[in-house]
This record gives sequence, C-alpha cells and structure tokens, in this order.
Amino acid sequence: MLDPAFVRDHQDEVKRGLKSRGLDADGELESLATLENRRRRLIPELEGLKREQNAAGDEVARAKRQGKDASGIFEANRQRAQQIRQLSIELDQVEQQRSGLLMSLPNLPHASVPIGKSAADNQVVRSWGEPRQFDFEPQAHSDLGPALGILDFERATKMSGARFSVLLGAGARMSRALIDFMLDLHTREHGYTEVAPPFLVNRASLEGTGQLPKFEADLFKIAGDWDLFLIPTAEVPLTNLHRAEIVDGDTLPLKYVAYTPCFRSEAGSYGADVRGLIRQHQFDKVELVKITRPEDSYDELEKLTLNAEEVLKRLGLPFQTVVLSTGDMGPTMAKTYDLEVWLPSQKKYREISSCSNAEGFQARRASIKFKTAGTGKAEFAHTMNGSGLAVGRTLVAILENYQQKDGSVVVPEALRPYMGGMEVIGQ
RNA sequence: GGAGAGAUGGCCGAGCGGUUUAAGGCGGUGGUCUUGAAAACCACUGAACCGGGAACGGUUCCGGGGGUUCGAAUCCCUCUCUCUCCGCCA
Repeated sequence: MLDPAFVRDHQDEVKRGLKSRGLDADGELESLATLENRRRRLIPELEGLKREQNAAGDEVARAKRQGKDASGIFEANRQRAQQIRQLSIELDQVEQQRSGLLMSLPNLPHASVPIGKSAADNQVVRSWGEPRQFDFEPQAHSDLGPALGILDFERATKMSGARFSVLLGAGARMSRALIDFMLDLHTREHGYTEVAPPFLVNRASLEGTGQLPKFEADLFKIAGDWDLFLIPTAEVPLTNLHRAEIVDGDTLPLKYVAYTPCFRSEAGSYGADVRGLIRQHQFDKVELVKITRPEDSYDELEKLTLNAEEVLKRLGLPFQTVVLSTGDMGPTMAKTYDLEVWLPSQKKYREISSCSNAEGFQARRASIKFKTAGTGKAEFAHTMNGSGLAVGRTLVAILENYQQKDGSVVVPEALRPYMGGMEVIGQ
C-alpha cells in the first residue's frame, strides 16, 4: 500500500510513477482524492458529536449521584446518538472505498529503475563467469535427469498430474545438499537467522505481502472449513513474522533465511518450461528476507543481492544480474534485481533469483513498524526479499553446466561435502 | 473430537452499566539525595486518526466483529486465540 498522505500531497508524482508501469490510474486517483476530502470533513464532525455525547454522559452521572432526575436530556441524547450512528455508517463506507482503492494501487518504482514496457527493457548490471564451451551438444536437464535415473516426470504425473516432479537417488540427495549448503552460507557467513515457518498461512498474511486480494487465482487454497493457503514463497511467512508489531529499532536490520517448499497454481502454458523442472506447481526455495530502516533499505538490497549471487559463484555457475524495468516489475516492488543463470541447453540466461525492495509498501499493509527507544515515534519499516536461491532451478543449472559427454554430471566442489564426498553422478 | 475456564496498557493485575481522564504493582526513562552506587522519594511512561507551522487540542482503542442502551472494559450474539482435563496421534 502506498502512503495515503503521500498520495494526497503528491498527485502528479504518483500519476507519473504508475504510468511508468503502464498503468493509467488517473480515475482512481481522482476518486481517492474525493474520498479523502469527504473523510476529512466527516471525522471532525463525528468527533465533535462524540465529545458532546461524552459530556452528556458525565452530566447524567452527576445528576444521578445527586439523586436528581436526568431523563430530561435523554431526548436530545437520543437524537445525537442517531446522528452519530448515521455519520459512522457514512464514514465506514468512505473508509472502505478509500482503503480498497489504496490496496489496489501498485508500488511506485524507485528513481533508479529503468523505464520500459517489458522484460526487453531490463538492463544487465553485471555478469560473472563465462558460459562453458562444449565439444559436444549439451543436453537439457529434462533429458539428462531421467537418463541418470535421478529425475522422473512421468511417475510424478501419475500421482499428482502435470508440472510435478520426483527426484530420486543422487537427485534427491543433491537437492537436500543444495538446501543445506545455502542455509549454511547465509547463516554462517552472511548473518541471517534461520527460520522454519509454517507452509500454510492465513489470508491476512497474504494481504500483508500483497499476494491477496488480487492474485488468489495463483495460490493453492486448502479445501474445507479453513481459510488457509499453501505458501507461494517463504517471503510470506518471513515478512509476516513481524506483522502488527512495533520492533525495537536497535535490532534492525532483521535478516531471516528459510528453506520452504513453494506452491503456485499459475494457470496456463509456458512452452518448453512445462516439460522440465523450470516451472512447477511445487518447488523448493531458500529465501532471504530483511526488515530495515527506510534510509538503509537500498544499501541492504545491494547486500542481499550479493548474498544471493555468492551462492552461484561458489557453485561455479555463470550468471548475470539484471535490473528489471518498470514494465516487468511485480506490483508490490519498488526495485527488483533478477539473477539469471546460464543454461547451456537453451543458450540463454534464465531467472534463478529475484531480489526486491518493497520499501514501505508491504510494511504498511502488514503494519510492520519500528521505534528506537527515546527517539520519537513508531515508523513503518522497509521490507525486502530475495531467493537465495530457487533450489530446483539450481539443480537444473548444475546438471546442464556440469554435464559430461557420456551423460554423467560432475558434482560442484562446494557441494561435495554435503553429498558424502560424491564427485560424479552417473558413473 | 468431547468438557470446562479465560483474553484488560511493555509485564502482572483490579474493575462486572455513569467521578475509569483504566486502580494498584512491576519494569523503563528523567530528576532529588549521594564522593559513587544502592535504597528512598518525585515526575513521566502506548498506538491510530483529525485539526494546527508548531506548542497543543480532540476522538478512538480493555482479543476481532456485530448488537442492546441516552451511556458499554462491564450486558447479549458471534468469530479468533490461549489455558486445563479427557480422547486420539507423529
């Protein structure tokens, strides 16, 4: 949610920001301004009446104490009470419409974000490593994996349907090793606190991070008399750790890392990606979340992005980091870096991590505030998150980048201690 | 799943229709005293919104929502959560 006071006082800036996302919200902003005015007329009126009501209550109490009859003022009180009821209903409606509009507006892009219409306008900010030159035609992971007996799509379809997968033997082992490796790196070297959160969350949590109310269709909801959803990312439980809290400013930045499975229904087909591990209804991810002071958030976003990049470096996987253009960014985010890993079979860099600063957008929806002892009042924090990394896609990248001519796969050195010293899969 | 008891400020805890502007205590902050500290004493001690340049003033908030009433922390309904006992269970 945008800051209502900022929207009220900076109409043009807000219009411009939303237009850069390709959204013409002039109509919404006008309605919002009207509601804002009505609200600010109603509140003082209502408060004045309540003040009178309080005074009248004292008067009755005083009279009763003195044994007098106070029923003479009851008629006036009754009329005022009726007026208060009516105004309250009116104010309620205004506030509901107002917050509905506010909740529907996306975040404003940060000034450093390139303006563009789509992913084509994203900009590469740096790259690392050189794509390997193969002296044979590299296979896709969706061929390599099944051939090695470590990946099985057909049996997954039998038990769960399309876009699920089964990992077997060294494949399952490598997935577990990757999770361990990533968690160790981020907790021991990057200072994040490991969290094991629930995989089911309520509606309020998803509203806090911005998945609801707009994107319910992308989520798996639990059947029966439950208002619970499978998490689409650990960003949801981690950011909601401090929902409706005022945290001690001295503890900032808060840094959390969690491994969780992620569940996304995302209807529709995506060509070749449907075949392999790239786009699944269920996938594993190690997620980084930070809650920071507003003035530190862009520094912290840079650090968080580097923390995610470090995983790829240690695994020896070539990648590039791109800053998303205004047209390609998610609606809750003010700035997003994607890490894209090299996939030899596609001869392309493909997204493996997304690191974003939501600024105060989620903090306002989820009411995450901080306050430093002695100095002033509670203030909304900034929140950010990034994959560190998507485990399934990392497995894909390893299989494809470390494959050998005979179809075996070398285990990256950094991962061997986590796999009982295994050096090669499939020999 | 069954039976029962609860939810009050940072924490504990009183209040059960109108001097509650939420008693009292603990904790915290500042001060007095002291060479310093402790103790004692004094003062202050949350959030949201509205008006205002600010100082400040006002309204709301006793788990959430709804109702009864001139008036609700207090009465009624409902939801959520917590605790105790029984059953089941990794």
